[in-house]
Amino acid sequence: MAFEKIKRSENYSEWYNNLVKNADLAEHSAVKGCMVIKPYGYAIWEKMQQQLDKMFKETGHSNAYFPLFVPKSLFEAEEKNAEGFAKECAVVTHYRLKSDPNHPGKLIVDPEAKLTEELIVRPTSEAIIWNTYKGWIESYRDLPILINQWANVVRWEMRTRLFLRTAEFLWQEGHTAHATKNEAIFETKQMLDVYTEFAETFLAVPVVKGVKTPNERFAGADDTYCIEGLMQDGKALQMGTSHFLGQNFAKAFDVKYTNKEGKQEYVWATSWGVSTRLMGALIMAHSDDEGLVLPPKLAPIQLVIVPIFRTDEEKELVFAEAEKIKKSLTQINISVKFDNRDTHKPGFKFAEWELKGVPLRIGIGPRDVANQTIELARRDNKTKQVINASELLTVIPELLKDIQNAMYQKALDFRNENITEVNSWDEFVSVLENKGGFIAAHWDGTSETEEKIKELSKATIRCIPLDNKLENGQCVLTGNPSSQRVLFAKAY
RNA sequence: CGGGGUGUAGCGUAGCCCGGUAUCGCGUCUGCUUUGGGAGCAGAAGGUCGUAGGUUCAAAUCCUGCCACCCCGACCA
Repeated sequence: MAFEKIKRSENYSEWYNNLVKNADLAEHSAVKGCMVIKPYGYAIWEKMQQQLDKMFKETGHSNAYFPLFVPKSLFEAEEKNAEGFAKECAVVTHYRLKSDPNHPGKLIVDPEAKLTEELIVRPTSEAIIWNTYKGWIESYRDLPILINQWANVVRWEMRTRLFLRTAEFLWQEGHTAHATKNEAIFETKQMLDVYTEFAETFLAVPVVKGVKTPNERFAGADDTYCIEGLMQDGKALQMGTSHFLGQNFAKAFDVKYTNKEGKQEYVWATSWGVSTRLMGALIMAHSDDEGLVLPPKLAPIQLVIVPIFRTDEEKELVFAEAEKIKKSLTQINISVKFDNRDTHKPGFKFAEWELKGVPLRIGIGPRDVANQTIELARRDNKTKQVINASELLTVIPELLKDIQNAMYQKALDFRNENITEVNSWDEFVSVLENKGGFIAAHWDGTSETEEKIKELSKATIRCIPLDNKLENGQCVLTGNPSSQRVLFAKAY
């Protein structure tokens, strides 16, 4: 394993790229901007999926699946949405290839096989889904519709980065239809809470819940709620969004229902999504110069056992003990890997599992077997302790909880230390350049000022926090009156 | 897409300016010795030099197009 160590402090983005590759999470593919998610990386994504899926179902949602392609006429139906995505759409124009008469063995697009209507590869599925919902909704009795789909989408980004922004990515998108505005708003906020709980409890990444400014709103939404996380380099990452779509899609696709009074009304909508970008959040929020650091709740392997031995007799002894440990821990639902490879030495294995972020490691050798002890090493803070073998089943689950909590606490402390209140433009620029992180500043509420600030500083308004306290002040740029602070940051 | 850089064995690289088919390290394979923090010695295998053209007796090296990646911008629902 040739792991070229790059420090976060030296080159954060190179560190990130190397980590993703060396920890076996993903690699670039032969397709521009698209990645191959490798088994270890996909295993983490599967853990995320399983948990989110459970939470969606607990809040009454069902999974379904809609087509990858959207006919152009449907795609353009909701004008703002279409406009917002138009610049980054992959378009299917033909349905057949044929042999190239001029270059044997090569293929060309068959000009005879032009589609009468182009198909858009979905960048998001509102259009195809609302076109479908039209056929499903007639009466208030048909509502609400609470559907989620796990899918891939394509957004032709100019500049891509593994997990953070790829041309094709995996995500889930919830699309719900409601009889009333209040119910839809409740749904929007409920799903934001689900995302928040997931981010904080499972990813161990604290997030700010907030609402986007009109500039940053999802194209076609009346309101976009989001959770914003802070990465170790001081840049913010949008980790999930939940949109209140109002009646925009219902009107665009003419989706009406008959209410109890017999009157026709447009349906209210929401949509919400998180993507494989969360993998990027997970990596950037916790990992260190030794590699990945995974929170126990999402680690595909929670504990690895590395045997240490010299002779065949020792090997036999140690392996027997290791198998015993594995079995007893597996029985209490801990995911254990016994690294019984005889092709690598312990030191190599220690380093490799650290690189892969396994939260806990047991090192066991003849000495431990003789003393009935076990050496336990934590990945998050690199501490080691020796415990009595009999304590195993009580100590390990506690330690896993500790690690999960410690990781969250560490990220939370970092995040809190990096929310800085500023009251002048000079301060704003200085904090942004020297410290980074979130900047809590007054803003006069206009798009013009928001854009001007972005232009001058590269910082955007990440969100208006939902729990914001009202406070009179003056806009950090224009000096105009403001009633609350908003969070600015440079973002991924 | 604009500016800058890079592309040579699985990975990291030397060679490029000044043309003559390639250096070193890691890894891989074989054997022996090793094993409580990335093992040692000996031997071996592995290359259309990103790709397509061009110049030349001869191209990793010079020229052009294309592709990919990195850094800085633009873009980012």
